[in-house]
Amino acid sequence: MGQQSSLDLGEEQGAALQNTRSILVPFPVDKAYDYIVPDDLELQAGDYVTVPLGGREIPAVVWGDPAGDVNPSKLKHVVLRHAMKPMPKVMRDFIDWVADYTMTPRGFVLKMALSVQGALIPPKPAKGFRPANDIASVKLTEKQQQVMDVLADNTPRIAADIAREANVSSGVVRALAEKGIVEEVDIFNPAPCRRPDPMREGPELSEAQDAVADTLRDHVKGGEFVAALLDGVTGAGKTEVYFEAVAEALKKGEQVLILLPEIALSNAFLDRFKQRFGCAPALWHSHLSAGARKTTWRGVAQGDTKVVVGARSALFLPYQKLGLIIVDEEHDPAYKQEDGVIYHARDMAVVRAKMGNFPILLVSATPSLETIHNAWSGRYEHLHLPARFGGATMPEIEAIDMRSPHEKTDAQHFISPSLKKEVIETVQRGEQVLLFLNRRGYAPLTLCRSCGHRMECPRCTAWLVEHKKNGRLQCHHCGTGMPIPKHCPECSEEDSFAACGPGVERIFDEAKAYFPDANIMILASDTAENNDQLKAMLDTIRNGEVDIIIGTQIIAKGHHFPNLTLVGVIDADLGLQGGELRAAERTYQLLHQVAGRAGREEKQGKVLLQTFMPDHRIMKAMAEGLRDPFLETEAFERENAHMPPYSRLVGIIVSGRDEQLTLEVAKELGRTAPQSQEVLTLGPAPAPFARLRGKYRYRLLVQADKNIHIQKTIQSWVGNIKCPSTVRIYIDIDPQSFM
DNA sequence: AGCACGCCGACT
DNA sequence: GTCGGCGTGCTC
Repeated sequence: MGQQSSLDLGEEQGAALQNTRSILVPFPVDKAYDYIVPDDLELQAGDYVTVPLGGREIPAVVWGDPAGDVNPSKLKHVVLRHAMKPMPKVMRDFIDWVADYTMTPRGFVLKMALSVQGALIPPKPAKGFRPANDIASVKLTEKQQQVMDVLADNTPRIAADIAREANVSSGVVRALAEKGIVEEVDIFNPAPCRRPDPMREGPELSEAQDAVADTLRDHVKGGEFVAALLDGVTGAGKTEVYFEAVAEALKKGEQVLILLPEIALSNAFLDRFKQRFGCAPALWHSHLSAGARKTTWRGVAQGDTKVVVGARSALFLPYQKLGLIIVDEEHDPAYKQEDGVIYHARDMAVVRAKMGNFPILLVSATPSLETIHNAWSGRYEHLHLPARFGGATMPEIEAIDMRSPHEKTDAQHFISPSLKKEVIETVQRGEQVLLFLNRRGYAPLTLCRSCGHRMECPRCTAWLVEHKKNGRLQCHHCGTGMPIPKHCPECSEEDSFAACGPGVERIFDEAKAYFPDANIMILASDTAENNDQLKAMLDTIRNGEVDIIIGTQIIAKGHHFPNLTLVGVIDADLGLQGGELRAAERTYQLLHQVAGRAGREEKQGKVLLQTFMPDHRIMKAMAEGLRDPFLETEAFERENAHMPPYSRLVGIIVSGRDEQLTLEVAKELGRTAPQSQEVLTLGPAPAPFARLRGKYRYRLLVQADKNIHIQKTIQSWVGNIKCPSTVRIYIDIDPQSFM
């Protein structure tokens, strides 16, 4: 303390003359803080630094000129500048923009860009070995000779790798080092994807593909902002086409970001990339190891890493020279981040491209209504890719009318006679079947036969889902689980529980009974323990060891099984319940994607949709293969209801452990809510899951004209609400789901 | 995010 | 009388 005060005195006296800069710290503060720049330090905006904050030293970024609004005696010194290229201005502007748009503190958005622990500290080298310069002519043992053979290419590598390649233990390498026959060198993990080769021969493109590829090449050459929708069915070769745009950007020495929904980051995609560019892309997703994260982050920040293929968070990597973004499967709901900074990666990617003044390409077979609307209105260029001649044939799609007496299932069974017959025929032909049901577990609802009591989660307003696999009831919202009780908690009746409705486990039991000779496998997100196990299971399917796959949407994305010719959708109506704004759109997208699993290449596929609404426009659109009329109807309804993309929505969620307090804040928000010609506020109402993880939740929905500055309106409203800190108000600009 | 500050229950 | 629970608020 004494030391500190003498220091402070010095600072105070010289404060006016001190060189200060404003620096943004990766914490939930909106304001950049002023720091003193030591005399021996030269700082420019964007520099990565370490600064003291609240008794710790943390990474931060120089944001700009000092605000000078704080007592100079409080100012602390920048500790050091990291030896890295500064974060480019466009990236800093982007962070500011996202913070403003999503109404999140700036520092919180910066935190996404600095998401890697210790990324600013240069990696310490690994200990590697290579042959020593002057090798004394000593007689080597057989094992030692094997090691020297491996090292003959003079490429240093770590002991473990040498040992593996030479098929000896690492002790042999150590022994050689002691004798001075091999010498130790530092090995730095190189940044991934440093030299992808754009000049490699790609696969041959069809005339139609080449025409679209040419347009894209021109956009990249032009080097200006343009947003385009690449629209074409699965198998039309969209990936090959956009790889040409990637190649063009690489020729210009620019970095490229390919965004994918996490689940679609498949080996098949990586293989295609390697084939085209001769190396793997840098990957970015939530399961990366700490080491890989760090090397990739640094590679991207320094501009060494050229192509990143990643999930939504890859958008916030601090690219040094980004020149192209591709958003594949742009319609996928996984692009919406729902916690922390709430943002839509597809929309923010368009903003990023605009700010960086380079092209962006949105890719989908089933574009979101937002995107197709922009294409229709001419804001986005609309590029069509027809199905490839001789390539993909669309499967035959039929609805099975579950209301029909002919399709009556056995009691508590879910596979209709028609579907059953088709499954048998397909398996007999030696082909594979996918039975699709987007519901994990055995049964979504368990109730007491005696008193009707429903088994609900103690912390959420949600049913507990029975999982036979482990004999438990589980909440799919908070993860709470319990063994299936012996007695009803309400009426104490013994063994009185009835399972209601199907989950994949139940369809598995049913299929085993119906098709006793078939090999059947369940595939859901909780089936595989880890990624390797999942890969092994997918291989089993590909090898033809499985006849019938029973799967959730994990199977719908990115995987292709050439021998799969029949897809049976157990409940095509599932996604239509619940009255979500995008229910129809989402259901259509999912069904389309699942249908695409059936029959590609030479085999004709068939898709059967079990539905109680065979006349619903979705079933018709699917059966007739008419996407655009469906989208037009959907758009028409949205426009009439003054809903996005014809208006803007903002979700306000009030959440707290104390029900009364939470409700009071929600009511106060309702009382003071903006209501005008341009802004309509609905609510508060209990949120769809009124209790989630033990917290009570109320929701308000703001519906606004597109041309008003909604953030300003929200700020002057929500910002003036007295809110105890136990109650939190979440603002979700452009909510996608109303959960 | 951490860490300190602050106001109410079970110990030396 | 003090130790310590974690609610609350700040960090240049």
